[in-house]
Amino acid sequence: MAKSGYHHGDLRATILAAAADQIATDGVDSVSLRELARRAGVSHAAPAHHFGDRAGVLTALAVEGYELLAAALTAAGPDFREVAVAYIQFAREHPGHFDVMFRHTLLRADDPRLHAARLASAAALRSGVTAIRPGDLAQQQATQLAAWSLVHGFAALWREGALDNSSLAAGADPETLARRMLATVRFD
Amino acid sequence: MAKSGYHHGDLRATILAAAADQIATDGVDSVSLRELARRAGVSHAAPAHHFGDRAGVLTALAVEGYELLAAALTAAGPDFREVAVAYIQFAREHPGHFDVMFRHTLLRADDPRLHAARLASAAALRSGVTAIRPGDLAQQQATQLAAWSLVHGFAALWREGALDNSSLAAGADPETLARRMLATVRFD
DNA sequence: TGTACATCAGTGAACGCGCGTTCACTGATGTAC
DNA sequence: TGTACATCAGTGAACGCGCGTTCACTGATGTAC
Repeated sequence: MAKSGYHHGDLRATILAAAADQIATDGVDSVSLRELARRAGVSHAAPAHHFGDRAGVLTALAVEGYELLAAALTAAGPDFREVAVAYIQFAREHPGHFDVMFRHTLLRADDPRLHAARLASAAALRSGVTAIRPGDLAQQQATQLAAWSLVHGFAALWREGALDNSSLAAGADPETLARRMLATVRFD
Repeated sequence: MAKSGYHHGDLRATILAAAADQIATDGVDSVSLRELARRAGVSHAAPAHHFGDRAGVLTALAVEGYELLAAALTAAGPDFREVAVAYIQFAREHPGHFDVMFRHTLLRADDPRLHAARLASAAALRSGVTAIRPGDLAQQQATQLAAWSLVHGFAALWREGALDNSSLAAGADPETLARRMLATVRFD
């Protein structure tokens, strides 16, 4: 943590924050190791020390994202609607993380921490859905998939700006819009 | 169409096809004008003649995509479930187009043809939803948003590979999975 | 308390690469007469 | 039917840029004795 002139002290966290910030603003395509170094006020070769390459940074960010998501979903449960809103809120509060979490070609697919964090967030989402449909496994899984599609689709469309000039979103904030949308759907 | 030695004859269409193919396989980040020229067997400066720059190619591809989507949704209507399946089938049959259609930072936002094609596909989707919920406007719009989120979320998750190693998708093809998922949802 | 040394984080110069862009050009096509 | 000319599509050499990667280095920190 200490900030001496030479050693940064917390470069890893600083770079991840810079990456999240930049992705949220300019998109993931604008991210390069050199640009992140510039933002962190550090020599251009420094980031490679911590992350290896661009995929390393993005994978670390995705891991952080899945962990944050799992925590948010768990905290919101067990009511399905609240879990659904939490998913959408997550995308809103951590757009940089969200944008990268599902871009599998940009990530190190074999990273074990990524895999673990993904499972944890999937489990948290699942527990929110189990509440609305006890029953046989196939039905539960289909329902889970529908629920995930619903919240992910909304978050993705919002984040991609597809709702911006649409009459569907006329002037409402995302959470209100999400609740209104969720209210039209039933799973039984 | 004629293929003389010097003039390609149909370079515009060839480049769009190459772009769609490459995006489907290697992701949109791998696309450059030079790479597309290479694939089309043409000098590296040729694509700029037709498209100006990378955003021009991707925008043209997105326009084509929205037009194809609108046609597919219209052909499938008016039953909502069939429209929903058509949306998902579109993503499956035209993954390169689909990947680019919602990446607004990569496109020329002010392109009038893009805007028009987007509206046309939104209208086609809407007509599939109107069937399931006559009623006041606010309710209809919320339902439309839910329906769009549902199909888009499924298509995006599938396309992003999020379902690949998930127990939710165990061994089923996308259409079967989509129908099973859609069957768990009601809008009334 | 002091000294020696290993380890680690970050530096900065150098390199090669693929990219987009420019520009004078050349080859093919279509049209006017 | 033939010729002249304008227009358009594609060429290829050249350039400058930002990038990732390498590598010998330097400064700071922590530990052993």
